[in-house]
Order: sequence, then structure tokens, then C-alpha cells
Amino acid sequence: MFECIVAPFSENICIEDLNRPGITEQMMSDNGDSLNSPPDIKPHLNCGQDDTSEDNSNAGEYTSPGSVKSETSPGKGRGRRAKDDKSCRVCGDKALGYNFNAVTCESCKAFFRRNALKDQTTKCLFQGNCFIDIRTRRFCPHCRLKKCFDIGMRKEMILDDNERKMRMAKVMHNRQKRKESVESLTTLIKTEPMDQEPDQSCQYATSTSGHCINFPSPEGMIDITSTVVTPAIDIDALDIDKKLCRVLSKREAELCEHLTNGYAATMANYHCENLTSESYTDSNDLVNTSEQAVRRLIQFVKLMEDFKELSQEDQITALKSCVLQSLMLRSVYFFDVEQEGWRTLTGLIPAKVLKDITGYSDLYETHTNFSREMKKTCKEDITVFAIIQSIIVFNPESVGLKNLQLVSDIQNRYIVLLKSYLEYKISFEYAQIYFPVFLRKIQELKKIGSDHAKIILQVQTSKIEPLMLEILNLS
DNA sequence: ATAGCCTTGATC
DNA sequence: GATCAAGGCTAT
Repeated sequence: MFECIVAPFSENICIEDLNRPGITEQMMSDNGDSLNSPPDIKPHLNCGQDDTSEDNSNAGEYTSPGSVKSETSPGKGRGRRAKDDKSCRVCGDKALGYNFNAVTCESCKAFFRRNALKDQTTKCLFQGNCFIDIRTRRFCPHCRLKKCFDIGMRKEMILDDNERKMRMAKVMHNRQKRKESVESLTTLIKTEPMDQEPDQSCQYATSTSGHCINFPSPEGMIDITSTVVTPAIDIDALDIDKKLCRVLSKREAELCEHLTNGYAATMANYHCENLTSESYTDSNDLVNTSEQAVRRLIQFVKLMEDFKELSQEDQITALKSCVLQSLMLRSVYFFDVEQEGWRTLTGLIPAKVLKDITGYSDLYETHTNFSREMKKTCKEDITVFAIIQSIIVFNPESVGLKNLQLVSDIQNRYIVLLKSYLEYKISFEYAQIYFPVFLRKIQELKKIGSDHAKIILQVQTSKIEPLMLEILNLS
């Protein structure tokens, strides 16, 4: 349609215009049709109706210079009109492209827009053939406008009142939608109440004296760029009782407790949701069934004082950027190592649904391996989950963060907290060995989280819940 | 009124 | 995501 348009030129065109390369090219390639049937198209204003597409396909179809309709060289540009000469055909000023059907500068474009629809009241003070160039263009509006028409500018392409209103309405509508989109997540962050009391039956590390954490052997420390997941070993192999352990400071202990309680609360009863294998038929389901988890993630971050330190904009950026990793982390908590699936109240969702519904067997393998090893490593120590969750929320690599330094500082505090917690939990000696391994696990989580982005590519946005659309940047 | 810059929806 | 071509905004 419009991309095939060649600029028709007026019969009044002057000799010097004909000498310009662009014009010659047009004449050479133009078969005359465009002159006989000047198009009547207003691009970009479909107004959502099926309008005149047929008419346009004939009358409005110009051919691109040097090409015949669809025979434009494939993959090369868009077959648009030639505009090799980047100078305004009215005044010779620098032009960026076509305006109202002719290559013109910004000022002639604006001039034409302002004047073309007016009744020609201004008269030329001379003979009506003033020379128009970049210096003289302001002197005689009459001749300037005349030249605009002469070189083929078309007043039909200026939107009329009604069309302008419709265009503005569309812009406002989109603005509103964008605003609402930001607002809904913002509102959620600001106001979403806890829909559940913390589940006191939940067991977590700080309330137990046992060693809940499994740590990978040093041999397990591998290159995280590979898809192999760091294996875990049994914590019982560590002789912690004879080792020196850290005593957490009051502040550290309180923070751990706060995080643990908060994370536990947002995990509680999660498996109550009646999800079964049948809940999943495609990637859309996979995404939509994660909505509750996302809401709980939001609940968790809202509990963190550090999160409140971020600007609203950075809060949203941070949330959006950690959402896949967070979902992964949460799924690890519910992963059943023996049965290779996720526990729910109504049974078990086998991990292979990932393969079945996405078609990605590699994704399934990596996910399962990671979940197994991570679960064997962390077991159900919610404190570890909570600290890791905090570390991934405050990720300074999140694209678009405004206050990167703040996020980085906060993340560092949680990394230090993880180290302290490990020193408290498994002794200084073992922590020194295994803390880096834990950081590797977090790196793996990041990588696997981003690998899962390919599931997102499969979804049909029309079938995805609004919150998920928004947080996954699909809206 | 002019003209330069910006925002935007459509298109590829 | 880049490009195009509309209109809007605003200092001059």
C-alpha cells in the first residue's frame, strides 16, 4: 500500500526540478499510472475500520522507483519511495523524508500543514513566481505554498478535524492504557493486602536446631556457563559440631527472622491451589498459573524495608526483572526430589509437563536438574530461600534501574547476610568453602531463569492474565 | 507565524 | 527494533 507509493509530481514542475536525480529516477520508473490515478490515501489513519483497502490497493498503489510493485528486492528496505536527495524540494533545506507526499524539510512540512487547508488569502506582492530557497522562503507565503503544491505536496494528506480528533483519541487511549499498566503493578505494590496469615506450621531453619542445609562438595564447583548443575552433597557429612560458628548480631538475627517469616507466609498454603497435571495444556497455562506466585512474590518484597527504599519506578523494574528467577526459586521449594515433580495438596505435578507443553526437552532437563540439586542443597530452609530471594530482587544488572548504586548496595548487604547466616549455620570453616558455591547457585538460577524466557515467547498474549502480561512486559 | 524538536501509531 | 510520516509543542 503506502510503502509502494511514488511521489507523483505536478505538471507545473520546472526544468531545474527535472534535473534533480530524484525526479529523473521517478520519471524513468513511473509508468504513468500514478499520474493518471493519484492516490487518495491518508496513511496511519485506518480508524480501525475495514474502509477502503480495496480501493487503495488499486488507485492508491504507486510503485517504488526502480521497482515494480511487489518485485522490490526482498529484504532490502521496505520498498519505499526514493528520497536519495535529502534536500527539501521546496526550499532546498535539509530534508529527512517525505511529508505530505514530497521530500521536504521540517519547516516546509509545518508551513504546508498550517496553510494548505486555508483559503488562499495571501497574495504575491510580485509576479507570483518568487524564487523560494532556504533564505527567501519566509518572504512570500503565497509562492511558497504554490511551490509546495507544484512539487506534489497533497493537502488531502493533512488530517481533518475529525481525523485529528480520532488520532488524538487513540493516543490518549494508549497513554491511559500505559498509565494503567504501570499503575496496576504500582497499586499492587502499594496496596495488595496479605491474603493469608503466616502459616505457623511451616518449618523453617531458625526454629529448628537441625542442620537443614546440604552443601555441594568443592568438586561440585563448576563453570556456571555450562548447563550442568552443581551437584549437592549431604549435610550430614559435615562435622559441624566441633567447628566454630558465628553468633548472629541482634540486627542480623532480626533481619533473618523477618525475612524468614515473610517468605514463609507467602509460601504457606501455596500448594493448596488445586493444580494438577490437567491444569496445563499449553504455555499460556504455565504462565497464568504462576499469577498467584507472582502476587505472593509482591507480598514478600513489600515486607522488606529495603524494597521501600527504592523509587516506585525501580521497584517495578526490579520486580519485573527478577520474576522468572523468583518463580524458579519458589518452584524449587515445592520440588519433590524423589518423585521429580512439584508437590500440591491434590497430588504431584510431574516435572515433565514442562517438556510436554513447551516442547523444550532441554528446558525440562535443566530445570529438573537444577531443582533437584538446589532442593537437596537448601532442603526446606526458608531462611536460605528468603535470603536468596532477596539477593535476586536487588539485582543491579536489572536493565533500566535508575538508582543502580542503591540496588547494588542492598544486594551486597544480603550477600553478606547469606555469608553470616552460613557461618552461623555450618561454621566459619565450612562457610568459607561453601559460600562461593552458593553464589554460583544464584548465578545458575539467573541463567536458568532467563532460559525460561523462551516459554514466554510461546504464549498468546490474548490468553494471558493482565498482571502476568504486565510483569512479563508482554502488554 | 515560523521552525526545530518531540511523540506517536503504523508498517516492515 | 528500526523506520516512516503524521501531529503536537514551544522558543523565537
